[in-house]
Amino acid sequence: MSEATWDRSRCSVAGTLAVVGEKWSLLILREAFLGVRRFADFQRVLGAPRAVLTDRLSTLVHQELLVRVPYQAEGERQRHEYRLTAKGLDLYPTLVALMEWGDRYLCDESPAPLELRHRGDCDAPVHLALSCDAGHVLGSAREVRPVPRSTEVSSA
Amino acid sequence: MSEATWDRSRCSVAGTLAVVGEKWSLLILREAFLGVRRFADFQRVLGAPRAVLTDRLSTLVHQELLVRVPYQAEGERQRHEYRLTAKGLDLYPTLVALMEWGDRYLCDESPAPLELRHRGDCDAPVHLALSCDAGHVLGSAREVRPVPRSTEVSSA
DNA sequence: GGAGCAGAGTTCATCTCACGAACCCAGGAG
DNA sequence: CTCCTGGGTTCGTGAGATGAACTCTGCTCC
Repeated sequence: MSEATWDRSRCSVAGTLAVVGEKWSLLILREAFLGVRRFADFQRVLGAPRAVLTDRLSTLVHQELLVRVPYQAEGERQRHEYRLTAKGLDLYPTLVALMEWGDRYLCDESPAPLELRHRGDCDAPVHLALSCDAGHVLGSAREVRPVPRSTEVSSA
Repeated sequence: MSEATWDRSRCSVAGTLAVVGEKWSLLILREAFLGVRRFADFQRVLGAPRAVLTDRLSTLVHQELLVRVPYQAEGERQRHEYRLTAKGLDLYPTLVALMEWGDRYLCDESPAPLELRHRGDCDAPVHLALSCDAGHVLGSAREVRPVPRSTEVSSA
């Protein structure tokens, strides 16, 4: 098997975890998806230490998952809020995947605390599916064959 | 908006991260999906410190994502290997989600290091999609409406 | 115009966790 | 008997997480 011989250093899973794998990062993004934008709101709903929150937010801004946008509520001084960029929005499937696994294995008979629905007329429940370009929906990881794409040798 | 008022303490994202959110956990699972089973092989391909690896593996076994199975290569003493359970296999979409994001934003023009294909005759590329029960494929997180399901009040 | 307040941080002491290197233990090979 | 190898454990150090306390700024209220 070639599984032992592909280049782990370029692994996208590790790379993505290097960006959002620190404690709190994904939870900050979860709240961002739910509409939270202000520092104090993140702090309140997450309960994370301020220093960590400051650090994570600025990392996420540097990584361009969030943008820091100035705003000014009437009768108040100018402040900043944090909004998701397209790059940040594209992490949504990751969060949904984590959520669905938790819903299945952690909720223990009680209903999932949060449901996702297709916005608009449709309003049907939304879920994540693994499927192939031929249109088959895969039921398990067992149906997947990983193929390393070496940059040098393209041996079978 | 009800976004500020749902019960974060039961959040499935946080719950799942509590199980696999520590450093190395998801990378161990990645290797498990690629077929790695033995301690020494995890150690070699990941380069993680032995102590951490021991700790993560036993956590994953306790969480029942992996099982510790005895085996005995001929002419050797009995050893253990670690195999994915169904609960562990179900984390595959999470890894695929992380991988796809990394492939898109981190690989920077070079092709993704690993490709997934539908095992068997099909062999078509596999990817993850967010879709609703009515059959629509969603293009963005913006098309999703999160609905909190409070355990007490079911107010709109 | 000064006092008080809230949002958004920073600083600090403590504690936990990750790290690499060294050590241990069992059984097979020579 | 000694060496080797797989599968760990132990340990000292250093990085990162934590909650509490402090800061800075521009409000509003008196």
